[in-house]
Amino acid sequence: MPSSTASEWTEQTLAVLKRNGRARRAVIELLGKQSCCLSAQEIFDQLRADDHRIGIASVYRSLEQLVRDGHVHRVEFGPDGARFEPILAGGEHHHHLVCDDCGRIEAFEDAELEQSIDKLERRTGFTVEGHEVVLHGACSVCAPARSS
Amino acid sequence: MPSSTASEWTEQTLAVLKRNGRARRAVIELLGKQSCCLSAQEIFDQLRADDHRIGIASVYRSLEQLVRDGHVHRVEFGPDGARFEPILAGGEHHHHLVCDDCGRIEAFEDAELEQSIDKLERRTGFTVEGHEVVLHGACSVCAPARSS
DNA sequence: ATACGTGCAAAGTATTTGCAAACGG
DNA sequence: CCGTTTGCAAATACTTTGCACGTAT
Repeated sequence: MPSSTASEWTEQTLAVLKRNGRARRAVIELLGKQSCCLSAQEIFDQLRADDHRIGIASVYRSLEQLVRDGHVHRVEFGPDGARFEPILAGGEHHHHLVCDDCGRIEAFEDAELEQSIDKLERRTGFTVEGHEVVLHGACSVCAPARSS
Repeated sequence: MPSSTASEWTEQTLAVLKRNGRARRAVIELLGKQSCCLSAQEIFDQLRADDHRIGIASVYRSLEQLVRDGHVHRVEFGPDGARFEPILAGGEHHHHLVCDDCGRIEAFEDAELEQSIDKLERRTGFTVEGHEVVLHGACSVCAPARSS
């Protein structure tokens, strides 16, 4: 029972931005349907496949604005570019497990981890506004296939 | 009292790789002197400034090999490229605070955080081989300057 | 000699920017 | 109408690759 659903996020985000053109609207609506993160290229490809005449530049411009305004979280994994996902209201959020073999990404939540980070944040000289945790390894599909 | 000093890391890393040419040797020696992470460009610039005829490609090739062999950790921050730092023996390691205003990077260690992550790692379907934590925010210099 | 390492320049990706035309209010 | 947004193409930024030459054993 999340305190904001994905469709609520879509509505709220569309409402906050004054003048949404087709491109930004399409990006927001696509992101709102995702359970986890997408790359800019994936967003572009999916929208193109769905009849939109969008340009990749508009995807990047939309994402930049959404991140700046706090609606979208930018996640950095390996060298293959950043990924983006909606920030749902209510504070609940997840982190990611990345398989270094096949690239699969899985999300997880952990209350104890969040608590440790909260305490830590208060201890720093920084004004911490967000955090990111990434676990790297081999997923359940790839791990057994390890022979070397 | 770390279980391996930076200079020990340099020696060990140089010893493990069979045939080090000037370029890789220079990269290893520079990394061994750092307390925190450097970008490929920074490594290149510093070595060039120090009389080395190194090419940027050799920096990247050296780093790739060092990461693959487990001597160097690749850290991903914002969109400005990856950064690299030595992995000291003994398991102690730190994570990073990144100031989103000025780009300053600070390192921190936190035992409780590590413990939470250790527990979490055992709970996943992944074979976790490493993790990364990044805190984003405003550093002590930039935070006071916030007016908007 | 032989295999590996190196620098340079060219080729790739991911992302950003300039700009005229389309759009939204 | 007027400022914003968009798509395209060109420009950047970061990283990788091809290749001929150097270098250590």
